[in-house]
Amino acid sequence: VTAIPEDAAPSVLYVIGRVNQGIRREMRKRLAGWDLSLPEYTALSVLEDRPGLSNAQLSRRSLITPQSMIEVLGALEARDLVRRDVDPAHARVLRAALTPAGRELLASVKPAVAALEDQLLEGVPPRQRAVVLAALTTMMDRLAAGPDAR
Amino acid sequence: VTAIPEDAAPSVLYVIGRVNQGIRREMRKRLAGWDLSLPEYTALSVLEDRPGLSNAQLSRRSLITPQSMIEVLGALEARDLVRRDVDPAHARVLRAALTPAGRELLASVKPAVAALEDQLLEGVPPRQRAVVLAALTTMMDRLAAGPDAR
DNA sequence: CCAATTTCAGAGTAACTGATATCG
DNA sequence: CCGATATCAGTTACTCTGAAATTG
Repeated sequence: VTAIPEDAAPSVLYVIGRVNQGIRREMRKRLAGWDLSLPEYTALSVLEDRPGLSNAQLSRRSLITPQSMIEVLGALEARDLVRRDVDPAHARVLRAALTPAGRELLASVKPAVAALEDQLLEGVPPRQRAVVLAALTTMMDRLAAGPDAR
Repeated sequence: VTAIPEDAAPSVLYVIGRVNQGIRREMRKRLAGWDLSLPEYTALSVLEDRPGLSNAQLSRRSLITPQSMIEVLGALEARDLVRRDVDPAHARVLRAALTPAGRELLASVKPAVAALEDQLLEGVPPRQRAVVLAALTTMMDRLAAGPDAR
């Protein structure tokens, strides 16, 4: 079949931006009931998987500056959702971890987030989901390595 | 082989957020020389492909409020990068389109953006790129349709 | 002294909610 | 009068740059 001139395919950069915009909106609604901001929720999630990360490590992993991350971490600590202990090997480093309250709150919010993710992935064939995740992870690594050359 | 316990796979929601964060950072650097913000660049790109969109249409497509979009559009109009003409069929609607200056500016910036996209996609097998784009587009549509039910 | 970490302070970007006016 | 559009005004969310102190 000779194709009828289709709409030009939007760039990956563009689509990622739009999807992200939509996700943020939805997440904010879903997190509002628990008085959690999106960056706060994100930090909690990361700390659940990787307890003991320092502010510097967290910020690098999130591709934001340590100054931005410290604010998030500070808010979580103030609410006793996160505890930060001095690294035994380096007194300057504070290693963060969830408190029981943090774990509990995170557990109570997770279903709402999972529901959103399920809703978005509904339209994507299961076999392709792994491909998408792998591709995005590759892009993430490249963005982390690129400018810093750390 | 019995697998050694791997790191838990991060969620798609999470990875999209991180990638987007990195992209925004890079884009801002690359656009700074032309005194363009990321939302401004995005709007110019969309208008190149779809001339004649109104502010309301543009904002829906971008998953942001019309109030947010009007600011972007206003800035572009003030710099004479975008022109807005009254719809002949509806005096309330203003249809936007690039001016020659807007087209020229966009053309001069595009290579820098394309370079970033190429860099990010370098690590993704070409055959998988279409899958990623399709999946993300599906997610975008779902986000647009969901809450509005428009 | 240097590099990395933490953290305060001030800006800045980009989005939001609320409200008003106009058009068909 | 209603629904969609445009748009002004004020506010919030999140990140940034700059600078300073601390530690190994």
